[in-house]
Amino acid sequence: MPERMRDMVTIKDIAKQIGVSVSTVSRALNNHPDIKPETKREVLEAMERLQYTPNALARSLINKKSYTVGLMIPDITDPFFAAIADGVEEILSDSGYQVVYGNTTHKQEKEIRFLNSVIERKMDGIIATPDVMSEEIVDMLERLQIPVVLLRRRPPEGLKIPVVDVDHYQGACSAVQYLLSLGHSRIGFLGLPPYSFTGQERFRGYIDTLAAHGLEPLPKEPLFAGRTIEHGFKAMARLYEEAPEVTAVFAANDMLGIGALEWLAKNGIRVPDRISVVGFDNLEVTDLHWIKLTTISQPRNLMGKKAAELLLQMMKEHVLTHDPIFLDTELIVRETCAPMSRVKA
Amino acid sequence: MPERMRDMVTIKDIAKQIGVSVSTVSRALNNHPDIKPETKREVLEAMERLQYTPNALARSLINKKSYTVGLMIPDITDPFFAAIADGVEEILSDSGYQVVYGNTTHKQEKEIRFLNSVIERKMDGIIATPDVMSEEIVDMLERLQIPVVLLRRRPPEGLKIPVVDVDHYQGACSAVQYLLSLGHSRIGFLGLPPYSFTGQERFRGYIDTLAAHGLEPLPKEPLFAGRTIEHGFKAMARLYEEAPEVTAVFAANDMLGIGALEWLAKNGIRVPDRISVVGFDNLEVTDLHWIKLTTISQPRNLMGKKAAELLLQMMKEHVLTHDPIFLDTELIVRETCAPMSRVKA
DNA sequence: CTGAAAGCGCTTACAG
DNA sequence: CTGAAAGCGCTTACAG
Repeated sequence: MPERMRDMVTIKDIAKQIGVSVSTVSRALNNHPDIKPETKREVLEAMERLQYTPNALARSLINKKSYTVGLMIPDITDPFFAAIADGVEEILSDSGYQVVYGNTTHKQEKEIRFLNSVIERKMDGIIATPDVMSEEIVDMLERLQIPVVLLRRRPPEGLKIPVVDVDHYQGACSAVQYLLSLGHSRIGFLGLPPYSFTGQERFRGYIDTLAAHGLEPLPKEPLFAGRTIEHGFKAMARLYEEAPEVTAVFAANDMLGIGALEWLAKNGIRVPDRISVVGFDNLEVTDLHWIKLTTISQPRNLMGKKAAELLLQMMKEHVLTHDPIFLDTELIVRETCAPMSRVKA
Repeated sequence: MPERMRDMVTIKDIAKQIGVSVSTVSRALNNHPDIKPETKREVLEAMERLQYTPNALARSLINKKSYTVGLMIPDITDPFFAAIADGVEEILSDSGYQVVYGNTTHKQEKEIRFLNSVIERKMDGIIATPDVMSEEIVDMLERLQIPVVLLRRRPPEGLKIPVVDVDHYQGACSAVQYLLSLGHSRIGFLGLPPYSFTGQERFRGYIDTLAAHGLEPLPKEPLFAGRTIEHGFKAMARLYEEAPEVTAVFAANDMLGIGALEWLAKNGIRVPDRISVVGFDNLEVTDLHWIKLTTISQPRNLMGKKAAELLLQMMKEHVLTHDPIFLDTELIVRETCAPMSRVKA
């Protein structure tokens, strides 16, 4: 009898081939102990011969486990999330999971669509960075009834969704602390947009550390500039205009820091001879010869890994909650800061 | 009767709720015409009430269509592939597909695992950039029996897998052409590793364009340096040593170009006053204030989109082959090139 | 150790 | 227009 061309070979085909039942074939496939070693060998050989590949859809349907995990991120093009995705994928794929990613481009509509997909496809868990923790999103996350780990976001009051993130507050404190240790006291701030949670945390770190030393912020009215180089450029201009006495600036992210560096370079203000600059994020570019920005590094890839490990653990233990994990930041000293003693006014 | 807690609600549950058969429920779900409008309304309402979500696994099992597509890339952390992934995702998700991504970190073992997963999960198609087109990978790609589109790779002789890529040769030609039009004739080359296909193409573009104008390459023995800034740095040193008469260099990628810029800056050789530099790729960093590298831009996001559109079309038409698509590059003029007339030796 | 049967959640002829 | 039945490819008690 001629084999049907190119049709998927199933458990049934291989059963027929060697004259056993599908139950037996299934047992061989699943390493079930109740099977004679020789039978098993025969089955496995037949599978090899017919190039059998199990149908994961059918298996998942019965086992109620899809070995599939969702990764919802706002922008895969952001090196930050790319590194996280990389870490997530590394851990998860080693445990046999497939990661399905939802690139939401900061649109809630896409987030909702993705979460629906997570439900429909019976994914086993999800790692998510919603663009904003809106009520609708939080609702859906709850209704999922599968392990969720939040990345760089906080669950709303009362909801115990575990989160993996860096301690932005501490990171900012250590940046400012470093400037202080260099003898600076007139330290300016270039901030992220006011609605940004990480921006708020980093600002808190700045303001609290200054306050602890009896110092005032510069300018008085904090500059919540944005997140791009251009924002940094313009904000630096304003900062210098409003507070020319400034000798150091803490930029809430590297892009702002680079923008500041650009403005300073264009205006002939030397770094670090006249003004020191510290960034936050440790983007690749900060190590460029022309930039060499001193900054705060976040273990991005590790964050992804930790999130994946946490999810794995939750899936294994069938729990929906867990303690948050906060990772340490690290000060990366490069060439944009000088001690106050060397500053020429 | 108390509802079972938290158990998945199925088509059966909703059928019971309003006293119809599952067939009817299914018909409502699938917008089948053979159903009384009122019945349909009732069913839909019940679905809403019970928060029903269809089980995609069950549907796929029957329909033999999973609305799932694989995206196999060597490194999601490479901005290049991130941009491609973004484009792919945008198009595919708009058509209701979920993209499952396989980040292979340049390891064939991971590629094989991913391709197996593609088979097991009955994905409908795949967009792939194998790290190397080895026989084993090509074999698997063929056996898939689903539409495949290759990204930045060429199918082996005789195999008609469609590819989407940029015309590297043309791009290189236009870069060198530009330098020629500026009056340069002693044009150096900083190359990718010799085994790199794109590297070979870009080299061909360089050498052919020179030859067409009766010019010789510099140095005589081409420098196949690598792909990093450091490689570019060292290669530029060698190039200058071996051919100090050089007035322009074409770097086969931006990283090499930046490395060259770095070496030139450190050695007080002014760009573009003394030496002009052209890169290839148009990475974000090339637009940085300190760099402003003139380069060849590849439409990365568009490549992803085109690949996705092509795959969509192939899936729709149930074909396994198609003509390749080559996208145009674009010369991005910034500040690292000057006309020969302004060069001070 | 093995097989027949029921079932996972859904779809689709087929009869009515 | 509607329902009963068979079936997608697999797993898992249950009986032998």
